[in-house]
Amino acid sequence: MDKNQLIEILNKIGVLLEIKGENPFKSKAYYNAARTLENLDEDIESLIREDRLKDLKGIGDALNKKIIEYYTTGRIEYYESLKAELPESLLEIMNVPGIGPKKIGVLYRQLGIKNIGELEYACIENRLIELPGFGEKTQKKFLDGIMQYKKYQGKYLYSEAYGQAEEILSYLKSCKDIINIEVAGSLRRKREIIRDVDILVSSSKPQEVMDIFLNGPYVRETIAAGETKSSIYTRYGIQVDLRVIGPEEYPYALQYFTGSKEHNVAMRHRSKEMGLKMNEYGLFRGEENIQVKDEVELYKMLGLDFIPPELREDMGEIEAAANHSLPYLISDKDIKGIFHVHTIYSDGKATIEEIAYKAKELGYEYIGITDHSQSAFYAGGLKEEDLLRQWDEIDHLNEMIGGVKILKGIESDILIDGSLDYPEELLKRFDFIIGSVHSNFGLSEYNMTERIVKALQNPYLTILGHPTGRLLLSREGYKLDIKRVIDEAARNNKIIEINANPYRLDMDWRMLKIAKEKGVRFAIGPDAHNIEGLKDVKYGVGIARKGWLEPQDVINCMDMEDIIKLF
DNA sequence: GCCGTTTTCGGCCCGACTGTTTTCAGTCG
Repeated sequence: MDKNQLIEILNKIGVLLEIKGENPFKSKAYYNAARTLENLDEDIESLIREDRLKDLKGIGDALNKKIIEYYTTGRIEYYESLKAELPESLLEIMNVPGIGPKKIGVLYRQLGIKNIGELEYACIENRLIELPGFGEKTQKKFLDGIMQYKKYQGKYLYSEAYGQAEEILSYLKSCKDIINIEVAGSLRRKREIIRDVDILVSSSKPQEVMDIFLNGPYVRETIAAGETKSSIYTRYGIQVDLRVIGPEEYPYALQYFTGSKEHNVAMRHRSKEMGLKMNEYGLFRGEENIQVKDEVELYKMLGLDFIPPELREDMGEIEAAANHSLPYLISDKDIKGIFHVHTIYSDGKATIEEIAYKAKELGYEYIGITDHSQSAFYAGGLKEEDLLRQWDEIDHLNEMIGGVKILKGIESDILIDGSLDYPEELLKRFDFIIGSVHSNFGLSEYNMTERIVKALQNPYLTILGHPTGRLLLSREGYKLDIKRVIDEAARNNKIIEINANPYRLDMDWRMLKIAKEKGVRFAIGPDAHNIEGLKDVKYGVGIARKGWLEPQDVINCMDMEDIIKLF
């Protein structure tokens, strides 16, 4: 059975119920059940077979029956009947900022609007303003929201949002009325996809700060302007929210605005059980605000170890913090060397020499050069004679440049039959080999999995490169039984790449913890095609942190001697 | 729809901002 599809259906039922105007707690129950399944470590099918589904928090009789129904028939009759009542296309309207389920319900019932296109047309035709609860401004807000959605789908890469945040932060820092300033929200949690930038400021003169923010050179349009919260669209299109609070409220607000929403809900639930109340202004026992000086103390007051922002996704971190079993997360300074760099030999822009000097400047002990292999003709893949030439150059540079060791690697295509791209005599001469899929993306899940499994059984493969092949916001990964790939990597003692290129961030952080528990180790690779690209390693470290990884899980943290031994 | 050492019924996290309202619903995070 397809667990992801089941989760999607449960979420869709939740939204449809909201649009219908049902008891909001009923829809919440569906969202909760979907989340529970999403964070499930165990195999859902065995839970069903052993009739243990009901033991899960948030799944009672009704949802248990519906999940079993999906397991046995592949569909849920309740969902089908909801879809017969309300068109599924209503769900896409939820993506437009500023429009929620209640308004969607009214639009459908009163005007028969079923999708974004019809809504846009109705706005242009001025048909919304007569509806109860609607007006001129609502209609304009919807139209703006639709434009925004159509242009950007409201989603940005972490690296893009990070760049915007940097620009605004450096502009605001000149303001003398600001005491503390920090990026919060999903950006602080280092999510791979960002919907908006949240900035938190403490100041005793909030209005001054707001004025400066709203008049910055980056502002294209103001969405909201209040006393403690304002929102804008930047010229680049991304939404930025600024919250200003008093200095004594800073730790509570920072925790609150960092999220995630789900983490905060769980935190407030915990505080409530302890007889406390939590919000962005404090932690209260009755009327008394319990004073803390930073987030560390705030978590401590709730009986928890400090939870790093990257882990705040309500995926077991609160339980781990309560029983002192949080991981000691990897950080940038643990990285001693990097793998996966392209040069002018294939499709890179920099010479090996330039890369080596840059790596040395960045403080790395070693750098793995991995150009494309011969089948990657579109990327100038290396023929045997090119390899020999490259190896000579590397030998020469290793003698010339001290302090950084250049490793002879290759990013070998994993061919359609699962084999690597050179004969054995050549394969055995590399220091290490990254194997990646670059062709025949359309294979069935079974065939693609077999292809990669075969590569993982190849004694010459060291690292499995960008395991799903996804390109964030533009291309889905190929169909793959990722659990099987993880098992096979563990069995053959193969390393899985965390591709740090901001367009990839592959393997996904949600799978890292699972793979780690199976004993898999990881290599962070910038997949750099120029000098600047070497700095992308930081994005990979962020993803490793989100995946609960510690220095011993990541081979980039080994020193050069140990790396040579490992390879 | 779920849940229970206050509970099997009556709760379910909390607050800011906007717009359409004359005191609040909807949306967002």
